[in-house]
Amino acid sequence: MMMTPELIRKKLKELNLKVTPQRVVILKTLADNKSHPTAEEIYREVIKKQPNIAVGTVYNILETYVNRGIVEKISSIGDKMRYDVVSEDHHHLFSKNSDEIEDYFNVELAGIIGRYLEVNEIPGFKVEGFKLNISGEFTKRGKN
Amino acid sequence: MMMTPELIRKKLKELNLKVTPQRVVILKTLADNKSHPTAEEIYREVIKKQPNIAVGTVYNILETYVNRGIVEKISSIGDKMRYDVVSEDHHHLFSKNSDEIEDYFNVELAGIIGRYLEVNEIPGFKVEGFKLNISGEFTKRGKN
DNA sequence: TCTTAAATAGGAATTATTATTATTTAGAAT
DNA sequence: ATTCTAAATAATAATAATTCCTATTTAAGA
Repeated sequence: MMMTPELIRKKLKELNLKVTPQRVVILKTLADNKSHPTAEEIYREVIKKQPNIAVGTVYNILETYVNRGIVEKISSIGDKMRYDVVSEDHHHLFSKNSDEIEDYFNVELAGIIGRYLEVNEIPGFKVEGFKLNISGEFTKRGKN
Repeated sequence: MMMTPELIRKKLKELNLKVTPQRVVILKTLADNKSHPTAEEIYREVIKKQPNIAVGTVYNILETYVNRGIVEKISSIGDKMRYDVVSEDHHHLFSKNSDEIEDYFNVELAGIIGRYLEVNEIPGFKVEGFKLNISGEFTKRGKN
């Protein structure tokens, strides 16, 4: 689903967050950029459109978005935080050779796992969600 | 499988790594500590047994172990790196309320997912492995 | 148009991790 | 047991990612 500035403004209003140009551009940049970027990568992209934005502002806005459920931090081998817009339930494909990460949508597989975990309860643990991190090699370049 | 210092020394020799007291104690600490600790947590634990160890040494040894396949970094919401001894294939349970992470062994579920991914190839991607990150609440305290 | 709480810019501080260099040491060779 | 040396470590500085602080700006309600 295409995240237009209008939709972003609407969403921010729904959440009682002031609609600032910085907030709009950060969320749009993240929505348009499916590479699960770090804060620094988002900053470098955003600064092209907003030369005065401060890196602290980027971190602050991302943290606000995470707290409000618009954005999530994705779990990866953690030397830097990476971000993703919250969208339909999905998983991730991680390249073993690079930092590339792609979304992986598979409702069927998610259903299989979800049902399995419902039927086979984990002792001492109440399941509330899961993410499948699949690692391997990207064989076709998306850029070709 | 209990990781004794003897087994650790054996493993290091197999990999042509010098057997130093620091290396032994770090691997033992990690093997005895199933909490998927950060480097800082490992350092705080190890320094009780080796008061002169340097934090740089801990990072260095962990990196060596990761490179050699003895230890892996686990993927989590990445503000700090977390480590785990490589053992039988397993997944992780993440607490939504705390930093607690526990191992989750389930050969059956892993088999289901593995077979699904074999049968249903992901276009442009060659699967080599996967980890299931399950989040929720720990309802029974392991410490009780 | 005015007001003000919220947000941002700018930059300092903190923290996690890596790099550098001098010194120590594991272990092979004798 | 001793010697030698490449590998490893200690100590500390440097770097990078992230957070914090404060003065200023601004979104939006009145």
